[in-house]
Amino acid sequence: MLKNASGHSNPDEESALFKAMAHPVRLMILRELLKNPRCVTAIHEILDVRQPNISQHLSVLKNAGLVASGREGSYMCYYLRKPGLVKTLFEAVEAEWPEEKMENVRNRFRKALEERLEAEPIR
Amino acid sequence: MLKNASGHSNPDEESALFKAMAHPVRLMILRELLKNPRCVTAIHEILDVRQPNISQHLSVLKNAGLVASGREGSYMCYYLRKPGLVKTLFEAVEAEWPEEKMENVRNRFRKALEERLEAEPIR
DNA sequence: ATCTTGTGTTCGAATATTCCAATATTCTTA
DNA sequence: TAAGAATATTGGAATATTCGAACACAAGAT
Repeated sequence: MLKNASGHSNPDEESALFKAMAHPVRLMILRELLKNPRCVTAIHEILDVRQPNISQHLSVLKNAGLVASGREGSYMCYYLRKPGLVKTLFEAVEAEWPEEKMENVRNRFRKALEERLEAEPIR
Repeated sequence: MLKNASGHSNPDEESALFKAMAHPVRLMILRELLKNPRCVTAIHEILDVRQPNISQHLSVLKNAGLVASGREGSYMCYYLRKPGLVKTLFEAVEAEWPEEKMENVRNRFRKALEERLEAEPIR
């Protein structure tokens, strides 16, 4: 998942996922779905966003593989396909992270730079 | 951090972070910086992307608070401000996540729907 | 079959993003 | 201080995203 055939990370697929999360309304939808599966109208009323717009955002989330839906009576039930992923991403973003300082980076930078200059291929 | 004054999650700030990660080149830059702090030219050569474009993407990452930079001799040293955050996000995205099935969601949906219909305020 | 409610789609305008070419700017070194 | 290397900025074209309005479609109730 999110790796290409050769087992390496895939910037295109991954950026597609982040792009799907790159909108406040979509984040609010995902947060809501983290609590409960919801129908379009419920989301519409909870978020104070027009219904067609909610549908559009849900469509983006669905194309990104973040949500799925199934009809439930007269409602469309939207839910997270991978709640664990979404939960983890939110928690990561909410957490406090230690800040890296320039002083701590300096030596690693110089070393990496030297290595790169030695390795310098043709030029 | 990434919470507003009232301590709640902040969709606008959070989506800004995801937006910064919503581009394959920026993801590649972040992955590179996860290994080592780098100067612009090094990134430029490693990624085969034109230098002004690299600068532009770095600027986006900097505005999002994901990277910082400091001059080191004649080079600009770019590094991750919160390596832990970036690492965690990549790991989350690369991991295998259990898929939620419609059957598992159905009952929760119905219950949530009933609650919502009862709570129905004015209308 | 019609009406109502819930949902999805389409079109177009406004805005934002992305990238390149060209040009600036900033250091370092001669 | 002039040259050169490293990096940043700007302007503009191409493309993508966003959102509302209007409309289309689907299912259940009457």
